Amino acid sequence: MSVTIKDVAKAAGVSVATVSRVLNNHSSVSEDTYERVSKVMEQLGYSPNHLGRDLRKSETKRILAITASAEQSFYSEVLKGMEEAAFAQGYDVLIAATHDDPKHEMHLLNMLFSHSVDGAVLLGAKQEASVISKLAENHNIALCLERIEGCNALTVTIDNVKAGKDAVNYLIGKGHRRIGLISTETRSQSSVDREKGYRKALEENGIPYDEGLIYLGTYESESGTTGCRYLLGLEDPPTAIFSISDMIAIGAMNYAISKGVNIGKDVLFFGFDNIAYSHIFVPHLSTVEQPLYAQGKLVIEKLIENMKSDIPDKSIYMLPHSLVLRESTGD
Amino acid sequence: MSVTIKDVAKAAGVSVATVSRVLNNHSSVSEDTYERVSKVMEQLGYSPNHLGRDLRKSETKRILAITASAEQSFYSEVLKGMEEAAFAQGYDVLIAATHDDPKHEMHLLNMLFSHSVDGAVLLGAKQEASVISKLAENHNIALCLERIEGCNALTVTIDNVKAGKDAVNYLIGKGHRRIGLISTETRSQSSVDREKGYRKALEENGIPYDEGLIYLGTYESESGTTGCRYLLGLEDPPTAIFSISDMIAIGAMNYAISKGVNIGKDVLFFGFDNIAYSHIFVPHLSTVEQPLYAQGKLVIEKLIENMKSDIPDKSIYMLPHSLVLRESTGD
DNA sequence: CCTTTTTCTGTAAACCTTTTCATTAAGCGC
DNA sequence: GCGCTTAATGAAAAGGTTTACAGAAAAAGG
Repeated sequence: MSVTIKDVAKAAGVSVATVSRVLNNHSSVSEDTYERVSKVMEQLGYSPNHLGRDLRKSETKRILAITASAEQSFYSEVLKGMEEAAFAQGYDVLIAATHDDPKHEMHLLNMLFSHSVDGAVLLGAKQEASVISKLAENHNIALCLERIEGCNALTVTIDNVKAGKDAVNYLIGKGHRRIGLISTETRSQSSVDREKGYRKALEENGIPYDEGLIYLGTYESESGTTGCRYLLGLEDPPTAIFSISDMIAIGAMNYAISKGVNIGKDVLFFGFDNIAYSHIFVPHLSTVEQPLYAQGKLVIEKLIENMKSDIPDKSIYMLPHSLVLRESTGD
Repeated sequence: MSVTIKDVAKAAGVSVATVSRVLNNHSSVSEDTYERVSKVMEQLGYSPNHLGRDLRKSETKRILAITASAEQSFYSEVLKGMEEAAFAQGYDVLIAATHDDPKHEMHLLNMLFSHSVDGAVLLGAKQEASVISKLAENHNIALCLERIEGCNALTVTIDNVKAGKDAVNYLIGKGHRRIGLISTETRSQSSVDREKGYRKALEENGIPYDEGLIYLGTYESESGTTGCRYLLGLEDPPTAIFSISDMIAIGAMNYAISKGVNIGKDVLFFGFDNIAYSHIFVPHLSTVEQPLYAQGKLVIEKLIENMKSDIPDKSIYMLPHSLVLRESTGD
């Protein structure tokens, strides 16, 4: 049996109310009793039971971050932004992984409904837009990194369409007109948006869209390898390849290297995300950098604002991205 | 205001006890009322408040995984093992990061003391052995991946001494006698143990220990690059290099490649961890693989056992590792 | 038809806090 | 020294659940 506030009260010869006041630094308690009660708490090794407190106050000061897969390295910077922003306001951030299972995602969301956390941030949600919209009506919920088309909920992300366009425009600016695209079968919103940016860039530059220059695979680097083999094996192969993620781009470059291609000269490569490895891997990869920390920070700040207000902000915030130019584009 | 068990009871014309029984699938409730109450819960959109339940039952069915840094990619497999083992027994695993701050680690451990979670697993604890030992007396706590010398608490890890020895023995077996070591300034137990294994292997093969062949840096890949530059710049440079992590080994290989070294022939490289990139990066890295998933699974199983028993198991479980041989050692 | 089980349901206490309200004692002004 | 404010404390309710216990009705047994 754990020691409770009652035990402390009895041992200190005061009421539980007074102990509670000491615990919460209420000004009304006399210095004398404050000392005495504090000492007793110390002696008994008392640690307040948060369940009692949380129930009484109907708040936990905890926010749940729900990540999609275990591909954590990518999230860590976002999570750091979230944690620091949350901690600054007295909140803790807990992380849980869905392992790409929508049912498990809903199971985790249940922590929100059951008052085990005060709010939840979905990093790459797997539910339908309508489902999230509905939940967002009664719960403090936010999306980060991945928006959901037509979803009415607080969202913090970047403009993936524009980012994709910028990357491809850069390749076009270097004089390339046959540009390959390696994306994913999985129709995640970010993939879709980046592809859209790819097409927009071509269109605006009067370059015909060629279905044959598109390869769809998985998020694994091996898929980049396969995609690159396919593209470079074409009759009229591309002279530049845009991949919707760095992992894929690195896999693609691996194939090119094995074929003796002069990367950055014969063929240009552009990635997306600016993961740590993109500047460890040689040749260094040109890529789109998105503000991960800033997104994490903002989503928490907005979410906490929502928790305090009764007219929730359901805006979509799009933070600015930037291009990082390295050897793979000959820079 | 949320709908409570009381509202359901009133709407269904039964007592709260009955509603609770429906909620918990008690056999004693008649089929008739079960149906009626269920329907009302559905209609009102009732979601039980876990805080009330947790308080009453004094258990949350949640386990906290405390990770050291944000270098998450490494943990993800362990966490997966933990989550699946936990879920199988009706527990959820929540993750929180200390960002290498011992104070914040203690702050997170407080979730355990305050009954917000039923148990905690530390993946690379930063506290003193005595502190953890003390806490383990009254709380359900476990260490995973990193043991702490002299700490009396449930631990699941691998035998890092033997693993280091095995790796270096393999290099020696290939006829090498000047073997460099790249490790970390940070005296983490795993680094210390792997170094110890390195020394043991030399010793058992009658190779003199040469202080000059040791480079201590950080966990970053750049540190491996620097270390390799130092080692290969020696008057009598090593012909094989053992790094205590893959990240470091990859950084080291990067330097070697830039110098035109024939990796796997002129100089052999051995890493540790078998991270995903170690077989993406070319040349593929030979490394020590530790059973990440299995460690996660086991630590949860043992921890849950401890939570149910009143004589806690404080053993140290060491799971078997294995060598993965690739191009970097000429295989 | 009466007794004894069995089945189902309700009452109320318990879990541990926080907080409102009331109360007592002390301090102050005159 | 009297009335009044202020400071410090306590008693008790509240928050949402689970569960031990008791009770009523129905079924079973004779």
